[in-house]
Amino acid sequence: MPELAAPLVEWYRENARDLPWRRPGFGAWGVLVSEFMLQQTPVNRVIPHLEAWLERWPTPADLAAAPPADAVRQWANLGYPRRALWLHRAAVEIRDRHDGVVPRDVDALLALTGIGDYTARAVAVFAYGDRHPVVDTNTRRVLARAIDGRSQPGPPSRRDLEAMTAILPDDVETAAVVNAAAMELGATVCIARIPRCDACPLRDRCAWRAAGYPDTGDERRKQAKYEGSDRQVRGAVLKTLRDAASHAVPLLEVVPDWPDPQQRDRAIDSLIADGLAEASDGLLRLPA
DNA sequence: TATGCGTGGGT
DNA sequence: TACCCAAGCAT
Repeated sequence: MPELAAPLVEWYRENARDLPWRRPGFGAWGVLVSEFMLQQTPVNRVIPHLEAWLERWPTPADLAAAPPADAVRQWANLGYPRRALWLHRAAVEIRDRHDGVVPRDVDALLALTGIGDYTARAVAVFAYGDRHPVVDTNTRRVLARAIDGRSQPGPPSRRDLEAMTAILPDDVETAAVVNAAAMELGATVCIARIPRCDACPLRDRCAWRAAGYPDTGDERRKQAKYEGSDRQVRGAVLKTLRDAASHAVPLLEVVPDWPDPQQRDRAIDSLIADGLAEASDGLLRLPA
């Protein structure tokens, strides 16, 4: 296997974006919040919301003391609002189980609501500087191309962690940079649609490039159509609740003109089941 | 392992 | 215009 770490590190030193969570002393809580927001939401949309969030809730205990409704409202239009609920639960867990301090141990992080393989290691590495493989969708694409000679990565797998571990240097600080560099390269150069191989530090050792850019197919599942979907109704219902000045909306006034009333009612039920809404006395509201 | 889960910008 | 895509997670 070609040596990938050295060119990645050199490239990252020159080309890393200046992002808020990379500032020295940003703090583990800030990193954790940023990672929650970055789960499936682009960087540029996250930044303003992250800053507002941390200004309002500078510590896990501050968020834990607020009602979940405030978290869901502050989440605004970032998407996947369950993440707001999960982040709030994680804050409560951090307060109750870790004395209000974001844990450093990967297994302790994994035990928090809303934190999986990626986020746990991202916090341990980027907030605390420990040595673990951090693998996100960008890294998986970079490794799939550079090492496996494929155009796109397959579905996420635990093998991804092993593949990243294989290129991680022993030095702790350099290992963190390699993790960040692989993600950054995938986010800005080795992008999904039209990669900018002329700007890639791995171009001379990339298996995919060497093989002539074969289209190996895309094993990832396609996103379901959004128009007319349950997700779209859920989003409309939740937006109504977020925007309600009175913090409660008569059920009859919740997305009243949706073309499929039964679908809308199912969506309301599912939001209640998820803990994102509460119903009483014919009113719907965010969770207190 | 496969599926459901928001929202908006890019092409 | 219709896709495609985005630092995943829980079930």
